Amino acid sequence: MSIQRCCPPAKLVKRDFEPTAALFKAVADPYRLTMLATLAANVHEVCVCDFTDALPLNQPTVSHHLRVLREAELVTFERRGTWVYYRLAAGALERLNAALTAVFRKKVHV
Amino acid sequence: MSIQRCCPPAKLVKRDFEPTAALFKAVADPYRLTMLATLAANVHEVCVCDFTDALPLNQPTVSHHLRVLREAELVTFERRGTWVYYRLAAGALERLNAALTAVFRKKVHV
DNA sequence: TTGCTATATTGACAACATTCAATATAGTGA
DNA sequence: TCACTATATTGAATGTTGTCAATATAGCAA
Repeated sequence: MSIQRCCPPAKLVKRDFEPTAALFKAVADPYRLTMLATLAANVHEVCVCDFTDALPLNQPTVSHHLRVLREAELVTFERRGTWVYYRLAAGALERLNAALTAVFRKKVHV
Repeated sequence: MSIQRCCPPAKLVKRDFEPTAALFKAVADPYRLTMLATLAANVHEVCVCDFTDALPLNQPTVSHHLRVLREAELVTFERRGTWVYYRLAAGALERLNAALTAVFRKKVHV
């Protein structure tokens, strides 16, 4: 007869996850993951032309994906002559790991 | 006069990153991150009603986001009476960490 | 300068994701 | 059974993302 409640209401974590979501969005595409894995595997830089040659994507699409990675600050680039070379940004993996850890961190004090 | 090449062509990493991208897509939304963080902070389960109460989303939208997390196997759920309780899936964080590590792994042999 | 090449940007379109209203399902209790 | 509540699903509208053709930019070389 009294109002039913399923349980003591759980406190929602209330934080701004927009930046974290944006970071994960940047890695939520198979071609961008291919690019990141290639940059990680080739310790030195990779030329854009290698991506346009090897991926089944047109040049503007490759350029678009590289821009997404740039804007997420996961990669850096350098032009040398006609060519542009991309590298993993310092701490790219660490930023992603830290983002995961922050999301999944257990509450310290109840 | 000879054909110009920027560099010895870098070998693209050629792996199927679709499943990994799908996993990151599941966490690439601020409300789903809020849900995961809440599940991680509340060691025990969280009732769906807590999400519908506290998030600025309609009930079907909450249900949709929970389904995305379920389909990514990041959460599990259990119905008890009228209420449904969600938990973090065992190894959810570990799967995400492993995915990151696999993407960023350096090549062992050249 | 002109012509060539590598990469970036713009604009359009299709595919996909998010949201909500309406409805369906599954449980409780009388 | 009926009435009620919690959650899920469907379907439609809107918003976002991925893709490509066309064009722009930036550099090299003659």
